[in-house]
Amino acid sequence: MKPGLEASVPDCVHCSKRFSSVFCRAEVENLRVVNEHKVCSVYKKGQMIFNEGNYAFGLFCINAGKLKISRNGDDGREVILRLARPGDIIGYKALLTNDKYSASAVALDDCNVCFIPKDLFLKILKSDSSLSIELMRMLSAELGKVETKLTHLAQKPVRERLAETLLFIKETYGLEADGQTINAKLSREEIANIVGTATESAIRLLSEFRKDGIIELDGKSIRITNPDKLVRTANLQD
Amino acid sequence: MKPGLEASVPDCVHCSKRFSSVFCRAEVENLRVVNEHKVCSVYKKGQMIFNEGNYAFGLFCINAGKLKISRNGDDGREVILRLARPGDIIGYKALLTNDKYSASAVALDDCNVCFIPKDLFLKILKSDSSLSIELMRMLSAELGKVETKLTHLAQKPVRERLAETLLFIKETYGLEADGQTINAKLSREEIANIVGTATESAIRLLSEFRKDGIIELDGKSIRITNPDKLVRTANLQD
DNA sequence: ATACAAACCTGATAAATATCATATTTGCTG
DNA sequence: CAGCAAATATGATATTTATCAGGTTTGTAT
Repeated sequence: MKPGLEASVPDCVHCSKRFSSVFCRAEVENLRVVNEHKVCSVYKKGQMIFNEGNYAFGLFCINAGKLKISRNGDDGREVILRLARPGDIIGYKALLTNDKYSASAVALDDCNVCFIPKDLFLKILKSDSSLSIELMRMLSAELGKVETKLTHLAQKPVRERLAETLLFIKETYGLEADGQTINAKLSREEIANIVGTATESAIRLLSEFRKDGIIELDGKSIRITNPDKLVRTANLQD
Repeated sequence: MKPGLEASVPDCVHCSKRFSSVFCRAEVENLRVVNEHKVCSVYKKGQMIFNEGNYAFGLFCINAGKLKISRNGDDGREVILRLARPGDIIGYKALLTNDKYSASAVALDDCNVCFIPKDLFLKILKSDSSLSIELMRMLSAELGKVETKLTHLAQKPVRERLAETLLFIKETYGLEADGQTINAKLSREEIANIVGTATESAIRLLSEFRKDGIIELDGKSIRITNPDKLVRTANLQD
């Protein structure tokens, strides 16, 4: 695990992401302690924050940037389990179960990530019931999302899952100033690895979506020109 | 939600599943309070403990029996997300997120299930950090399992997933006295709904496993006659 | 015991998707 | 800006898996 350069970020109490993070209800005194002991780093696009199989020494909290949490399947092919954004914490699972990381975290663009040492975080967690409850809420929500993904992977065709994935990326990272372009640059392979399909299938279906007037493609930029049709294509019931 | 008959079960402090449950480190005083307020019921095979879409009024803790947690996909086909056994709690996700149930729980055989009212459980959870930490650990472990399932569903062929599923059912419910027969009676359709495949495919592959000398089939009984070969067929790396 | 529905099984076929092969384009690096 | 590797694109084909159709068995209620 090669840490990036040190970064200057506002202290935790005044962090712009505080109230949209798992720390939203944590005691202020605890945030002050976290602030004193946290170490923030810059990770360049493509850099690894933590790696599948390594031990967890602490919790990461994203201050800026986008990153993916992914796992390598037995045959070496990647599955992207989660996309994370500022305010999100990552690496909590290995921390809580005391296992090695079961997935890796890689920066999708330049990131500021704060590191909170394991012992400190666990100590605070034990004493701060508001933080605990919030973390449980987050874990439960996360579990719900993965279960929904599992259900769709088991039952829905690739076409619907790709449409759903585009909506998911849009929900996670939002749109650019034009109000149409998804604010994230992912390779076709990465998109395929979220959908759970072959790269060629993802490429082919994106072309179809383009021909159907649902999206426009320009390199890695995806403009959603017909959002309603995209939602209908995703065929979401729940 | 139609509750079953009232059941007589030992009190929580002396419950045989106490130390293999999420309550293993909970304060004894809290267990006493839970015990006073819990309501235990008998559910017959096939009965529903809670139903997708309903509100959660409390937590269920399994005292005896087996049950499945499943979700209905958009087309009505079932996906089995989890198999639960004595000592397990169910319905915690909806309780913590304040959402409706996103899945249903159905008894696979006759069950004793204890009900702990929502407010009581949440109150205890806030005050008992050992219980909180243990619940977070459980949620994290559950999340890890679902992520592994997701990875395999995305990347492994049905044959391998079926073999893995048989091993999973064995791990969950153990073997009968003969040391070979899986101690659970699931329909072929239910097995298929764990694997994430069509019922016919599951049936066909079970027949193949039988021809290959891996298992013997007798109605819903499955005897694992060649465990090593089953493990190899599952092709598990992690 | 008989009747009947549900579950199970098997074969034939169709559909979905992956894989392979091969251009073409893009983005980078010297 | 030339050269090159990586990413993207698309067609052809193979493979996997689902679906459909028709049997057989099993379990259960009368």
